[in-house]
Parts: sequence; C-alpha cells; structure tokens
Amino acid sequence: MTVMQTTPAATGRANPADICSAPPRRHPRPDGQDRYTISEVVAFTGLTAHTLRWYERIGLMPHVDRSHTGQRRYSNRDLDWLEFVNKLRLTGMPVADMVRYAELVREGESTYADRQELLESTRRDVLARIAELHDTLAVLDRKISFYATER
Amino acid sequence: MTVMQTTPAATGRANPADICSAPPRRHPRPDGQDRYTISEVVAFTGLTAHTLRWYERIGLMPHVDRSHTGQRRYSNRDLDWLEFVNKLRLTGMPVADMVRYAELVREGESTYADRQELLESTRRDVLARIAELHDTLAVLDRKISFYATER
DNA sequence: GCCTTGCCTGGAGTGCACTCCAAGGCCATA
DNA sequence: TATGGCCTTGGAGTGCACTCCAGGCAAGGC
Repeated sequence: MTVMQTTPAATGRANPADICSAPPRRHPRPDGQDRYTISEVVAFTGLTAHTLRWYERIGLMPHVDRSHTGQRRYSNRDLDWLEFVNKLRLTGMPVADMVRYAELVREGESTYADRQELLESTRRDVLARIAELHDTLAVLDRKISFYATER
Repeated sequence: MTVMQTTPAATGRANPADICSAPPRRHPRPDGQDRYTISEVVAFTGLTAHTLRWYERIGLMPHVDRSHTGQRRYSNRDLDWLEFVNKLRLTGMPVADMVRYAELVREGESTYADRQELLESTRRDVLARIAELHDTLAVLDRKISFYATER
C-alpha cells in the first residue's frame, strides 16, 4: 500500500476575517453580491434543500443570513464552509463530530489547538482509509485478472 | 471454547474447486481441521455473531456447514469469503450489491463476465474514492498548517 | 439434578443521515 | 384576482446496516 505524496500544503494565506485558511476556489459571484437563495446553493453544492436546512437545525451550519421575508441568503463564506463540511463528510466523519468542530469554530481563536488536534486525527483516519482502499484495490485486481484470463 | 492461536498452517494455494483466485493469507487452522465455531469467526473477522447470522439470512454468506446439534461450523473457505466481503464493505459497496455478487458466484462459471464487470465497476469507484480522499487530505493539510503557524 | 456457557431462531429495535410532508407566506406575471 | 413558483416551519417517515431480545436447546462441570 504505497502511501501518498503529501501535498506541499498551505500556499494560500488566510483572509484575516476568515475562519481559517482560504480555499483555492472561485465563487459564483463576487463578495458583495453573494446573497444566494437556497436553490442556488443546491445547484452549487449538490446538497438538497432539505439537507441544508437540516444542517442549520443541528448546528452544523452557522446562522445563515435572511432576506426581509425570512428566506435564507447564503454568502460566499457559507459556501466555503459547506464545501469544507462536504470534504469532512467524504472522509466518513460522523455528523456529530462535524458539529463539534463547528462549535469550536464558533468559540473563536482560543480553540485553535483543539481544532488542529481534531483535524490531525481526521487526517490519520483518511490516511488509514486510503491504505485500506489500496489493499482492496489489490484484491480486486487479482480477482479481475482471474476472471479475465479464465474465460 | 478455546479461541485462536494463529497456526502457521496450510499454504493457501488455490483449491481447484475454489471460486476464485487464492488469497495470500494464512488460515488459523489447516484444511481438514477447519470447523470454526461462530465465536472463533467473530474473533478472527471482527464481525459480530449477529452480523454473521444476518449475512447468512440475507444470502450474503453461502450455506454454512452445521454440527450434529445444528451449530454453525465455518470452513477456511468461508473465512476467505468473509474477508473478501469485508473488503467490498470497506469500499462502501451496498450490501445488496454484495448479495448480487454472491448470487452470481452461486450460479457458477457462466457468470464470470458479469462478475468481472461488477468488480471493474467497483474498482472504478474505489479509484474515485481514493482521489477524493487525496483531495480532502490537501484541504486538511492546509488547515492544519494554518492552525500550527497561527498559535 | 442443576448451573453455566455457548449457541440457536424469528422478529423487533436502533442509530445515522437524511428525506419528505402538510400547511402556509410572498411575489411576479397574466 | 388568480395562478404558479419558490420559499418557510416542525415533525414524521425512510433506508440502510446492523443490533438486540426472548425463549429455548445441548453439552460439560460440580
């Protein structure tokens, strides 16, 4: 199980107002015009509207801004957060743990150490998962080539 | 019941009657003495007894041999199958798909092509999953190094 | 004989992560 | 004015993969 080239990491410097380091992705609209409806966010993230509301209810999504009629208006920063959450989800992290991380973020800079620790533990899980998958790949390849030669 | 001492045991070459290519792992006991109780299999696979019985009920585990009193006696081949199933499980394959594969195996050699196809599709999923995890790793590394330098 | 341990069964229950429902508000266009 | 589209809510429902339960059988030790 050959393990991975670790990425050179943090090239992007953090926006001082940002919760964490800046993601390398463009937003659909520039800051200032970033008041997306829920259906725009659905189109952009691939999550359902149900799931977006549910994330908010359980505290995984911080207080989303509202229009004067009470409809949600998501910002670019909300989009960044959702993208990150999605990545965590893909690692298999339970939603409860993501909520825990969200709570740490809400508590401010004093939780940097805890957050780092949490992410490092997640990182170890991801590496283990990748190794497992490489292992599985070897088994699959063996079986596939058996079927390929046997017929 | 005495559980587990991993004996060096049988060189697991491919039994000609075997369903597929041979796994590279040693069995706890050589062929001929391979009549494991359910609790031995629990210790060996890490699955629970409940899960083992459930796998059998839903058709994921082929007909396990029984003692004269009706208790399950697992063979080395059963262990191999469980190990493979466990690998498939780790890929995130739904149980229903694994049952489908088990059915193909039961149907015999005529299903080689179908089985190959199924495994190749699984293989593609695994590769995609690995790529996703690498992506996530990059994000984690960026955030971790942010937290590391920021305090 | 009795107790403990290990195992058996069908069916019900659990936890997670959504997913949907019913009832209703707001607003633009016809 | 009405029709349709998009949005709101709390709470109930769903699907998956187990996980547990009640009641019972068989074997070995005291």
